[in-house]
Amino acid sequence: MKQLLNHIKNYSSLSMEAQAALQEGFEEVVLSKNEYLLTEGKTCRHLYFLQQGALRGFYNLDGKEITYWFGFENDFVTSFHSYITGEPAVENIQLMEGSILWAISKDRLAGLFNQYQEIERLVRIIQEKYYMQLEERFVNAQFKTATERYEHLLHQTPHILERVPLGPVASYLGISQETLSRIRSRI
Amino acid sequence: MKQLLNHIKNYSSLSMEAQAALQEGFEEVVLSKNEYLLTEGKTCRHLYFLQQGALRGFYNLDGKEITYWFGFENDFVTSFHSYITGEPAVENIQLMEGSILWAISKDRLAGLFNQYQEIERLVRIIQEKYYMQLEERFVNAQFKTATERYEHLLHQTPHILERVPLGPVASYLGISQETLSRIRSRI
DNA sequence: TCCATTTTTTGACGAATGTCAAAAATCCAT
DNA sequence: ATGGATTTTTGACATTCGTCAAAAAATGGA
Repeated sequence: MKQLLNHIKNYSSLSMEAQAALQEGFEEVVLSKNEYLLTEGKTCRHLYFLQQGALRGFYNLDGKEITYWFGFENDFVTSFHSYITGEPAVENIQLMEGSILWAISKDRLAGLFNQYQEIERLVRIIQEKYYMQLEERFVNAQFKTATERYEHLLHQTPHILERVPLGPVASYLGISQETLSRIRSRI
Repeated sequence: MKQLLNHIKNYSSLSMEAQAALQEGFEEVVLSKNEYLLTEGKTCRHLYFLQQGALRGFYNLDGKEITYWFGFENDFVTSFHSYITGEPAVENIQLMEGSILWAISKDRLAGLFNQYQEIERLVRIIQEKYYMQLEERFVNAQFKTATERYEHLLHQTPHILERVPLGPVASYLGISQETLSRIRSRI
């Protein structure tokens, strides 16, 4: 929990009262490898902070698991679409390592927004950061070659390659595992 | 301006005072076809609301113009990365039709956030909507075939095909103009 | 350590898409 | 309405990438 309070200082500073309220709002969740934080069809009503561990978001397409996102230490995690709209999630979130998370429900967070404008501001600013990250992934997906995307991963987020099997990494990059293997062998 | 106030009711409702403050904050901008709202290298310090007209965001890559976004009536427009970070934009925003926009500076909007939490909330909610839109585009870009992306465009945003030349549409879909032409001919 | 399981690599081939060039169609200002 | 400019389509070919199958390598539990 200290880690969460410390991490959000990267985005904006909170009063002691707001920090205390946040601390009240979050609850610890401990899960082991391969467990699910969310399965498709369920509505995601919580926002999570990943303190320790690793997980992936994936959905099923034509019988294959398509991994589109990884989460590691200090990432916020949710099924964004389901969380915002209240509709059932189309994707799964599965732990890749035993993990410690902190969870807050959407309702509870809305209550904190009403009590503390600074918390609503914090979340707005965090969202902006995640928007920019997604924007970069979109540009890479649409306008860069597979090799360029792999090299980008190699330089920007090498820890992914160290902690994740090649299959999920390949679909994260939007290519087949065989192609990723071949790209890797010739770089 | 009425149109802006009316449009934001889709996201959340504002008090009369907040509406009046917004009205104070925005200034009208009228531009004609082919003019630029933003050119690469300049920092984008404004958020725009497009009341009437059409525009595109594009950047230059290997001597080609890569269009990655279109804006039409009731869209909010900015160079998000530049607006948030204060860094120079890497992209251009060009009018595709004569247009009427409303502009507010980032500083002025920040002032409104401090005066009216409901305005900060409105912007947070609008951002959430845009995040979900980007998420969908990302999934399409990375995991769908060119033909699927074209069919999605055909069903979800057919107005793009009616108001935009094929070249920019092709790069919006992440394919060459020739491929788009061929997909079109066989559907 | 050894074996079974999982992960990664390699090979052969086909499908999808890009590139370059030119023809055809369309658009627009005079 | 007409001619020049722009946009779209078509053709030929090269390249990238996916798929299926099998081999090789790495991993993890007994």
